[in-house]
Amino acid sequence: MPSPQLLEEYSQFFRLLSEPARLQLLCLLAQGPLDVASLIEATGFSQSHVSRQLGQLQRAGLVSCVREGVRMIYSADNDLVNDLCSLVQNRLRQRLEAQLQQLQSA
Amino acid sequence: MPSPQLLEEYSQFFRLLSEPARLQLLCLLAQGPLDVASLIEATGFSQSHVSRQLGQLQRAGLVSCVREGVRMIYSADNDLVNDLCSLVQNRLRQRLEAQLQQLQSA
DNA sequence: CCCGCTTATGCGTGTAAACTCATAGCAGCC
DNA sequence: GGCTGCTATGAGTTTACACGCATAAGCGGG
Repeated sequence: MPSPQLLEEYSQFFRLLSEPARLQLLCLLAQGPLDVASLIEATGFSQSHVSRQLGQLQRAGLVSCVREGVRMIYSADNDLVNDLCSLVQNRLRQRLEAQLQQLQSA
Repeated sequence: MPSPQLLEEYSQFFRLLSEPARLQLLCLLAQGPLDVASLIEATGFSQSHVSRQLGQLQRAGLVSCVREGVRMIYSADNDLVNDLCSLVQNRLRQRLEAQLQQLQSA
């Protein structure tokens, strides 16, 4: 079993993904770089909120940004999030299939 | 990009792992079935808290339980959590290595 | 049937964090 | 220099949830 400190780090990481807003931002950026204004429009959240979430993601090393004139262009750093989501998706699917079978056999 | 509802489900799932207590319970159970009393002793949390966390994990389909006399034996359902933690671990390692290199090249 | 043991659940509290408003910083343009 | 558009951040509110205490529920033994 992982050490308590490691568990703490893991859970901290998962916490980042536990907020729909942040996860959405990550998924949007996974498709390509975007500036903050575009992310605000795509998500519908307030400007300050989006900026804060991006800050958190950046500190965690999940996104990076570069200035482009007056705009900040954010981009996702790798496809870890996609992999994690795929695993969870499989799990959800398996679970639904199992429920379906139980329903049919009843 | 996943639909908003799907993102909501994903984030809800990650939220389960975002609490060290729950993650610890999952990792303990990943090694083998245990009853609630053992989990209480291993984690140091209150009885009610452990029971509640187990309830959440059970509803999410991550653990299951069977009565054994007066005891409830919980067990982890699969190794999804291990896979997720491995991915995150790799990510953390990569990040630290990158920081190390930056430090050395400076 | 009552009692002890183990687990589940209402209820209250405290804290962490999401979210907003207002304001400050920062780059380009006049 | 001031002005405007884009982003970051301090401050305050509100909501969500972890956590414990007390209590109930379920099972085995007398």
